[in-house]
Amino acid sequence: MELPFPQSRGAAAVTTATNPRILEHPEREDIRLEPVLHALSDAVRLRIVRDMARGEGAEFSCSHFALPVTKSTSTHHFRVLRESGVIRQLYRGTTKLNTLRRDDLDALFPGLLDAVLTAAEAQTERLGD
Amino acid sequence: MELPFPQSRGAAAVTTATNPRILEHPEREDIRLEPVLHALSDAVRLRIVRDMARGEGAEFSCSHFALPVTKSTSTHHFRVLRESGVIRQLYRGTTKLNTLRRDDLDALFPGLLDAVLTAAEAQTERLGD
DNA sequence: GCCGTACTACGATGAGTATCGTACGACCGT
DNA sequence: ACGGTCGTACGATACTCATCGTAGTACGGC
Repeated sequence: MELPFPQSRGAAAVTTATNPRILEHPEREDIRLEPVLHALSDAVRLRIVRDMARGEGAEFSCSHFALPVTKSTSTHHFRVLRESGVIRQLYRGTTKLNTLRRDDLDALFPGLLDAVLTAAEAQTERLGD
Repeated sequence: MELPFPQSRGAAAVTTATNPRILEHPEREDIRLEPVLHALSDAVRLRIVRDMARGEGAEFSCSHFALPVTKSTSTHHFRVLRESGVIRQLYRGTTKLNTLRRDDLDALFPGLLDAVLTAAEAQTERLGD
């Protein structure tokens, strides 16, 4: 049987429209500050970003993060992060790899990500969180 | 007739509970990152904060800001900013004066406010907003 | 005492969102 | 081909929120 969405069959110009396993991301120039701040204003998502930042450029599967929510909810949060431009996601086989878009964020909003990460760490220090 | 909430009658220990014209603010140590980011993630509120930052410590009445929303909505946004700890508000007669809590924010989250403001300016440059 | 100004309180509304459970799809082993 | 793992889709739910309009309160000035 032929698969409807062959991931490695070399089809030309594969996009989300033709293949749902290719995930849509905003281009760097389309990333906006407000959605980024909104994405970071949720405790679960902030934690994901912090964990990812600690791994400096590494790729993490969604299930790598031990989150206090179900898988459906987790999917939701990762989508918010991706659509706002904070992270990049791509499928590798059955797992989805996540990376921080640090280069894009730093280029657009210099110092912002670091300030947020530092603030988050400081708050954890301060309040135990 | 006696006023129920005399603002300048020197009553001792006047709080929000006794006088609604005394506005409640979070103490510096109670300010949390997530609500601050959430407060800043709205376009109208971000604009208020930017305008206020330009005035370096000055006090602005609510009506000073020409916002694209009604007065009720404006009240709502100022309250979100105050309750998250981003601004300080106090009554002076019939008007309400607003100031950025820059000292508190800088102490808790060094570089964050500046990064957000810079990012907002850059985005306006970039997209015309 | 009366009026105008500044802001609030309250209720409504429509949109968004954080959460879950269940059912399903894609992929990799074997 | 089969089963397991990883993640999605969809529907439901309850909550939050941005917005408005109307009615009202506090204060300053006349």
